[in-house]
Amino acid sequence: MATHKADQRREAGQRTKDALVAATLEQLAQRGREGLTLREVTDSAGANVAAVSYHFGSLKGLCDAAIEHALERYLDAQIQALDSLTPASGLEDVARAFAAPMVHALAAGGQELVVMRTVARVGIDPPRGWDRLAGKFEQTRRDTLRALRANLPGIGEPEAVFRTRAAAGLLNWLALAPIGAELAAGPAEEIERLVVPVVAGAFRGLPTAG
Amino acid sequence: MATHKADQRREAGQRTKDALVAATLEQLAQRGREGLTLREVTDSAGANVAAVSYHFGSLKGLCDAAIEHALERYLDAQIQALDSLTPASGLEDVARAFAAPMVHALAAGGQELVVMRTVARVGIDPPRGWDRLAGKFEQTRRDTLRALRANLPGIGEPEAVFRTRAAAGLLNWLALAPIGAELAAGPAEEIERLVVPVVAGAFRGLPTAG
DNA sequence: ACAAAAGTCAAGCGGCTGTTTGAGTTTCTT
DNA sequence: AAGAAACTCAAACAGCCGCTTGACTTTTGT
Repeated sequence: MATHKADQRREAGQRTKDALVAATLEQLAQRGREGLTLREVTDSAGANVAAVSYHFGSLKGLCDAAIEHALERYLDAQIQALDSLTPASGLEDVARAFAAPMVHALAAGGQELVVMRTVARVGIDPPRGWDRLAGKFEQTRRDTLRALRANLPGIGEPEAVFRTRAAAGLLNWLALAPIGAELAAGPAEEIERLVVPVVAGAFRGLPTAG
Repeated sequence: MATHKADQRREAGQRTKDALVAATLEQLAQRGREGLTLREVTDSAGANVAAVSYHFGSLKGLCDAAIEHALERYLDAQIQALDSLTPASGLEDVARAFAAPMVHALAAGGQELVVMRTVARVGIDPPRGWDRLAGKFEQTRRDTLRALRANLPGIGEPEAVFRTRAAAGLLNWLALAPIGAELAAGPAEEIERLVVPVVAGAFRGLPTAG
């Protein structure tokens, strides 16, 4: 018969796995993939070094699992934010929705910010073969591009793609650089008031003069 | 008497130092400070491991020297580009001057791009005590802010500071992320055509609607 | 009741890390 | 010519790295 009682042993194992992933994300957000250290992760997670090999095969396996966890949370938030857009949404609405997950993470701090920092670091040094999330990434890119081009009819596709990625890079920079830490000290409204106009301005660009 | 003949011995030492700094910058740009490895640097520079201790005291000393070298080159280029601005310069001129060093580095590749990548990485994970360059940094910030506020009279100082730093972050992101590598494949005019309007747009922002 | 399975743990493995040492060579000074 | 100074080098150092092992406890299945 199946498990009519709670699998206490397996649950404990899952708790260890979660603690390892959380500790890995924290270190990943702080120092990047090169700065990752097995013993620091296990100490921070309150686990034995062998637990990593047992649950994830290797430190790289744990690292990949943590990154995938972060990417999934990020992409879900991004997709949900973009879902609020309608064909009538203006450029500022697009920018606000596009920046919403980062603004929220900066204001909230904690795990949410750790996730964004990790995603940003992955955006700089991409790991091999994250094909599993490629579909979701395509969706966010497609949604943003459509909303953007609806508000900028005169723009070409390469320009729209570049501006989307540049705006994403700007937001990622806020997560990583000291400026983001200064920003995060204030309330969410203040962050949004500063960030959204800049993202919207980057979207719209400045028509070449002369 | 002073050295009437060339100090061959000292010159050789200087060549070793330069080679070590160059090799360090390359690895620094590629993998960041955490990914730095003594033997990879020395091998790449064609030097002995002891040369690092001899010339720089430690690997950290070499790393600091390389970062300082990169920061100096970056700041000089930035200051020179901003020097071309006049009180009559429009927002696009400011953006073009502000982005010029990065555009040039992306188009040129090689050591110039390595320098920009290193500077960008330092912008994310700042080392302790870079007081020696603080003055030059202040100068670039002051110049940019003045030119910016001359073109955006309605903007407050915190907003101007944020937009300057956000635009700098956007450019740094181009140096580090894959999008920059794709960009770098094209000619300089194409890079500038894409980048400058976005930087200018980020400077100008989008006035809050409604 | 009794294996089998799941998870944890201390100890130890080879390998790579940054650094030091002392001898060696070459150049400069006097 | 003789010594000082500048520089290079192979070898070794302790320490940390990721990973494995084998014994151990606890839970699950029959």
